[in-house]
Amino acid sequence: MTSVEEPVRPGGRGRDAARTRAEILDVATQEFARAGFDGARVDEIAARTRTTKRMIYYYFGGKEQLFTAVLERAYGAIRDAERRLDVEHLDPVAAIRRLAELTFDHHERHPDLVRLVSIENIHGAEHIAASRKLGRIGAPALDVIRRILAAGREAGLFTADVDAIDLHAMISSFCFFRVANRHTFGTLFGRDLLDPAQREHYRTMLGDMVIAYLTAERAAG
Amino acid sequence: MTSVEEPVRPGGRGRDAARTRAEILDVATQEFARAGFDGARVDEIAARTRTTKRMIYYYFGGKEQLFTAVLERAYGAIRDAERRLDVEHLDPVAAIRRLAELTFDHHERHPDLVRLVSIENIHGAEHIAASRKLGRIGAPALDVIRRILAAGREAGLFTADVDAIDLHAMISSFCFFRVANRHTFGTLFGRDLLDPAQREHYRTMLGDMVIAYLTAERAAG
DNA sequence: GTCTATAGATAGATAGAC
DNA sequence: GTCTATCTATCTATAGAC
Repeated sequence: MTSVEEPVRPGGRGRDAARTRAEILDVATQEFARAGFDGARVDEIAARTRTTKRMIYYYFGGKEQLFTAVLERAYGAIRDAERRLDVEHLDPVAAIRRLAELTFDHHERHPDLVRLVSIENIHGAEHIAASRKLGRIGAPALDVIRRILAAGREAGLFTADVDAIDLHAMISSFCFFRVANRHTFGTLFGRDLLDPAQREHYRTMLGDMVIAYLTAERAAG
Repeated sequence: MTSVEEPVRPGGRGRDAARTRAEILDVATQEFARAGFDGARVDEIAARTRTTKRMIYYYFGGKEQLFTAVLERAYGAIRDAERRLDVEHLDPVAAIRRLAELTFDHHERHPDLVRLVSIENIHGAEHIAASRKLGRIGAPALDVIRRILAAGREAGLFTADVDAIDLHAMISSFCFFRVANRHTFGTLFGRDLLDPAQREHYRTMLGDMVIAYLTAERAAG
């Protein structure tokens, strides 16, 4: 049934490169997100897989390359989500709100990605810069935003002077901060930004904020 | 002129506890902000001061306590800035915009604080939680925001359903993200959020966003 | 308060057999 | 591809003289 050279055994054990690689990436994602790049321990990652530390070096080359691979996979997930976004049938206002909600939901569901990105920024984005895969893909969301903004301006709905990248930054800011700064904000101000009871409140706040900004009346320049 | 026990020699050298402490804090702030908590080296911090590693342990007890002291001082600076804010003479709209600009400016001028806060969040805000000094001071800005929001609602200018803490989160999100995620955002999207030529653009964008949100017409609930 | 020297633990990375 | 054992470097922290 399966080739002898690269046996595919989804549920089995033993030699299966893809499976071993994926397992290492799963555990490494958790460990890097938990403790940061320098705080993470290769020994600890190996101990939590069915394989050994030697295999991490065999497959990835080293700790830096492992972190890069972790980042590549985490960024890939949000890009996939953006690609699945279907807003062509909505009016511009509803489409922007839908996009904001998608971004909001993805950040909430993937706190590991948020932590990894924080860690990568502490290190000057050097791993992203070194990754061919991450270098020139961009974000599918940007194309979507561009089309919505153009439609909204043509319809006379949007007045704001922003392009797609700036609007993406605005939306991401709120979504990112809520997850990334949860601990300091909660400790200092006594408010848990991730309290499930407040989820709809913040989700609505984000949409209201973005729409209000885009549609506000402005003094003629 | 000065007591023999605790000599105060602002420009001199030698035994001066306050001065040595301050110098260690200066260098430690840079080193922690540069490399993260686990990436920072006590040896490196000591090497860049006029004192020795032994004195860091003598004054602060250890690496963790040193980081806590660094955080305490960095947070103290932004609180001082908030305390100096004088907006009582402004109308609510102008006052909120002024507050947003102050927050914007402080984040831009103190990227070290932003990095330290990112690092502290990776570590679950455990140092803030362990600090008595940071535990129960809160942010002076919150009182200011509360008063402005009340005045704005009374004047019929503000319609949004937010309290001071949520508005503070909204303003901080944008200011924090711009600095904290500068590297990943710049690398992925080719746009430097801290480009001096775009500074006024983003400063205006933040104010417009917050004011639009607060003053937007809303459907009656 | 300040220095030198070093303890004690542990990290990332690799050798080499199978 | 997988394992055990280990190298080499380095880190936080402290001992002890002055």
